Amino acid sequence: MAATIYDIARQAGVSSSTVARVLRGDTKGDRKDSAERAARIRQIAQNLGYRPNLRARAFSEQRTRGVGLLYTDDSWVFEGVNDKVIQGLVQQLRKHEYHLLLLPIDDGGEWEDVVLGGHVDGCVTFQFLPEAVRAGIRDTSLPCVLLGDNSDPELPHIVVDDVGGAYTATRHLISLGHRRIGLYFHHTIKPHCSVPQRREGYENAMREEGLQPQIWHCGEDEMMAALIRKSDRPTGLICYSDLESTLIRHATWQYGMNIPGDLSLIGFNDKFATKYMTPPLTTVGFDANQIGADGAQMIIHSLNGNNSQDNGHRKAVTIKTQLIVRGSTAAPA
Amino acid sequence: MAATIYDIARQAGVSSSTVARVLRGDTKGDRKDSAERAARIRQIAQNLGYRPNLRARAFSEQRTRGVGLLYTDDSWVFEGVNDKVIQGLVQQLRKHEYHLLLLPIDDGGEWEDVVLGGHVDGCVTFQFLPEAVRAGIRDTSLPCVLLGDNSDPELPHIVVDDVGGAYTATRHLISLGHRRIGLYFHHTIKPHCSVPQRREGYENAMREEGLQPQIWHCGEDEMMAALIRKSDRPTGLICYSDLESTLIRHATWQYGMNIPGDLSLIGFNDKFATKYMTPPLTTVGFDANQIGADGAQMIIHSLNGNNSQDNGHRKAVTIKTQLIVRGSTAAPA
DNA sequence: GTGGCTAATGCAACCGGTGTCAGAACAGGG
DNA sequence: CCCTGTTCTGACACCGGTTGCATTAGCCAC
Repeated sequence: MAATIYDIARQAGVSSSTVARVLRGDTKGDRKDSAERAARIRQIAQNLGYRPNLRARAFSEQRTRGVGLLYTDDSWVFEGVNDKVIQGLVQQLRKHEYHLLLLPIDDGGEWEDVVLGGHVDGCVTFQFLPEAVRAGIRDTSLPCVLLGDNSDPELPHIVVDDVGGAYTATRHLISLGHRRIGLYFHHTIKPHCSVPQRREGYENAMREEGLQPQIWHCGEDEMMAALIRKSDRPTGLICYSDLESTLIRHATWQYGMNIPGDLSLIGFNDKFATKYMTPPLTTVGFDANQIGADGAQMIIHSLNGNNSQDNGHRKAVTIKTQLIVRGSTAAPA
Repeated sequence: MAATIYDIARQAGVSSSTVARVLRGDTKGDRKDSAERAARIRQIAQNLGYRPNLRARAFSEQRTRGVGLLYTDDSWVFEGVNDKVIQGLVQQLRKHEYHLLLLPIDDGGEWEDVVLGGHVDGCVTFQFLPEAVRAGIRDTSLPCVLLGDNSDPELPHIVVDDVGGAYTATRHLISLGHRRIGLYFHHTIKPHCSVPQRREGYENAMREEGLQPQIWHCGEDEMMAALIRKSDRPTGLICYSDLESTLIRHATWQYGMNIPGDLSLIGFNDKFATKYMTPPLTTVGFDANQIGADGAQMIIHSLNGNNSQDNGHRKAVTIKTQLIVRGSTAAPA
């Protein structure tokens, strides 16, 4: 149905390779008649509404210009700031004429068929990558970039400066005069990437001041139980993410606790809605879009042949964080 | 590098077509020697780590098993529930061994190369589809399903029951005793899909009671100016989406207004965070996952050859809404 | 006009599957 | 044992681009 280079070749009275070369722009076009011919070929192509068959091209070039995004259900791909990461990824990939495939890796091993079957030229993984998947990818030496996951130092990766972010957040509470500062992870958070790092930054800041770290990894009810104890309750709470902040702010509202009067609250991620919370949430932000954009750059770099020993190209990028002070933190009562 | 059916055929001493048939499971396997042969072929395939080359298969079968998701930046309007729609799509597509490609259609016409070049077998569009894109798709008669967009009755589509949702929300406020009820669209909302429908539902409910519709399409500052006027200010406000609710709730907090004491607020979409707002938001919810799942079903139906006259298969689906009453609505003071 | 150099062209192979079709292998009945 | 009908196999064309290589055509100088 659709026109092919052979249709054009027939109409133009030239060979298919000439058509192919003209249409790809491989022609130098120095000579007059050659330039005329090229113009005629292009004209015919346009008349026929020619459009290169990408399946044929992919087969011939042995690449699809597709990049797979591998993610598990754990890594809420579009929740919070993740949509920005993906937008950065997609936009940057596009500039280089690559596109993104969504490949969940939860249940069966079907992702393997797609990734290892050559339907993508490389892949980007999101947050948490099961060992089996990583092994499969390493076997094929398929270019792969890890986003928000530095669990494999061999592979290029992009992480947020979790240590620094948590450290700065903790120092902020300390400088406001807080002494009992907790760190809270919701019980649904798996102890993979970012968790030890944020914990480390928090503990560093606490230890510097000789303060006792208090870490919770539990449901919001249990956390609230600790927050309403009279004597030794934390007056400041660093949350693993804005999700915890949202839950805790809601629970404190139910208990009639005042933020920041009774508790200073800090989140992590600076997702869109946090600045409209009541009160607006103090949180640790970073440029999520940049994670995607840098990830795209990296994978494209690998795809362009530099997949083996890299010539000084950065293998790891750390996105810096910034404490965004809003209304949920204040000096303790 | 990777093993092909020819490698297997050579090792097994059979022809490539036999290998192909065995590996696809086309063999009946009645005869003994044939079954033995098949077993040996499968064994060799496994030893060689054979995996069908999907690029070759796509070329040969003239399809990729890929579905493109076409969206504009504007269509990030199911804001907060987009992730569910996409998850529903991806999960359902997967069950039929299809995968999803993210194809933004904002800037250049590059999406055409991918979609019309045959890199996807069909497409799903998100919320708002520029006319040029729709025309391009119709020309190629590529299967296409519209999500949250009924602007083209010729194409199968899935929409939310916006009319019913807005109607129910308005009736809820009326039944609480409100008489001055506004409808608010943020000025960044383009007047495309869902806007007239939600307006219609709202106006229907108001007219039934002989109440005067008051519609705002402006920034939050202007909206607030109307809400703090003493005499004729609305006591209830229906928001186009949870985004507006979030902005207005934040602004009322800054003005020291009480929700629901001074103003009853209703959102639309039931995005995750709304139930944790202070107070929890009354909103119109729907099963966003179902939108994606139904969309996937539809596009797969089209892809399976039933693209022309459909044999009684539904061309349009309306997802029903449900009013979720929480703490942001109450009787007027 | 011719030789030589270079740029453009055409031929054909290649990528790795799928699918058709002719013919071979086989079982059963006469 | 042969014939028939059915099953299974192998040869081969096909999908539509890309690309290496041999060949041809164009241009200039002598």
